[in-house]
Amino acid sequence: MTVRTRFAPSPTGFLHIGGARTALFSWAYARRHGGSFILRIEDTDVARSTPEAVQAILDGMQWLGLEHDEGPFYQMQRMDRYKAVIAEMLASGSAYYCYMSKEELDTLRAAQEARKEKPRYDGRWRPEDGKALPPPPEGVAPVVRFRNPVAGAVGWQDLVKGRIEFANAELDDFIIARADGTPTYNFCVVVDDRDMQITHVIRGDDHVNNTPRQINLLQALGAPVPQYAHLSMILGDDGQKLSKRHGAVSVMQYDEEGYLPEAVLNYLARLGWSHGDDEVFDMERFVSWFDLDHITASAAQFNTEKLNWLNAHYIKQADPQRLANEAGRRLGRQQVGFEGGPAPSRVAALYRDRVANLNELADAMHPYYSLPKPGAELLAQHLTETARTALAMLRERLSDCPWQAADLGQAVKQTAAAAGLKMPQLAIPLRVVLLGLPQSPSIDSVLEVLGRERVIARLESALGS
RNA sequence: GUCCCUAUCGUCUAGAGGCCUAGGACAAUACCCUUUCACGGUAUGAACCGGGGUUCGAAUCCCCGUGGGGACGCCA
Repeated sequence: MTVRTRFAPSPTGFLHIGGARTALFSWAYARRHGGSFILRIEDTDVARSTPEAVQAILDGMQWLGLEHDEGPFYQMQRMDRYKAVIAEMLASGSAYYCYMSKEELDTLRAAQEARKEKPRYDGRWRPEDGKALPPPPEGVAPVVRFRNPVAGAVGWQDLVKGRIEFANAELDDFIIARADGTPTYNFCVVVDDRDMQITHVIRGDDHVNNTPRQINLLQALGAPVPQYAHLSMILGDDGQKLSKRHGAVSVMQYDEEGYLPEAVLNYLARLGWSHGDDEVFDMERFVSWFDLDHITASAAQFNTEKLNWLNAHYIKQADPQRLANEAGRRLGRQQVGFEGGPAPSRVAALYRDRVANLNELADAMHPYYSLPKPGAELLAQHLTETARTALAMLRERLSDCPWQAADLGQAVKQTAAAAGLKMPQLAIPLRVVLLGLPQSPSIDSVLEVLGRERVIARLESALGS
């Protein structure tokens, strides 16, 4: 049997980090076993689903590189199929019409809660042998409920959490079709998982309570029951649960904040899953290692600092040209272009092991492509008379110096010595003049990359000569 | 309230009864490297929620408690 997994988000918002990890694990499991990964959009909540959210989810998946093999399937386009199954169930007696109004239900639930009972439907419209049902009220559109077994228990061997079992007495007859005829979540999932021949349902922890209902439904339909793996949730950096109001951000936000997708992927893979002591690995290796046995059963707290570390690691390894392109994309938003400046990939190479994200890289590259404007305080502190004298000497020396880091380093050192200064006493003013900053990579490589013309122009402009 | 899940350093985790005086990573601290700032290197501190069992032996198995989380929708 070939493995078939699915990621089934509802398009009511962006793809957040928890959803991304669920997608990653489903994707990896399918890849690991040479199976198929299916994308299904669960948009039956017409009031809250939006096309923008669908696009946001697609964008997020694409940015991460989680490609699906089938789909995206949209549940709203499968209405006829759901309605046909509901009709079958009504005919076979595994589902029935319920004429209870929302108000009556609310009253029932309130009374149950007042008695400290678990709120649930009381089965008043459920047909039983020898039970007299009231006549259907006039003008009330009924919902359709699933006739859940009353006795025994329903359970499964969860691939993450082990054996889980629920007493059927805990489950009530849930609604499978609303009064307007549209099917509900638990029902659509079951029909789709069956029709799409899903073998492994990998989803969030919050669905554990839906699973027994779905299994009962599957069995009523005579369908095979897939394997289930429930992933525990991801908590925010502060240990609080993630929600729209608190801490949950779109994966695309990570792009904006300068993270590389491979860093986010690697971080997510390690959050709740492990392979011994391995921390840094690419997706190819992840897929070859991935299994459900090493997923943690308890919730995990998101740690931005570790993500930052991984991001810095991947930036150090990244191709300078790619980094330059990413920085260029960002600088472009600030109306800064690479035209007329030093080779972007050389500048990126100078900074790639000094920055933790792409925004920092863009900031670092900025002064290479537009004249820096050091603040008055910085100038006053570093451009002292002695410094200016030494810089003037250096300017002379640089006009005929071979333009190679080693020679340039020598030139700076010798100038400092000739002026009676320590190396930093010349190098730092030089940095301020060239880049507008007191720190930079080694001064010889900065000179080399910036180029003779620009260096001399910036020196002369600073010295007012 | 009821049901379900869960519990190792601050954080992510290794650990499938003896390999554990509990390992790795991030973070922290110290030192080294160094023309600055970073990077990098080395070292240090830091944990098995509590109580009962089972066993020659328990971080690992069982029970109870406690903490945390989820669910109880004509949302998904």
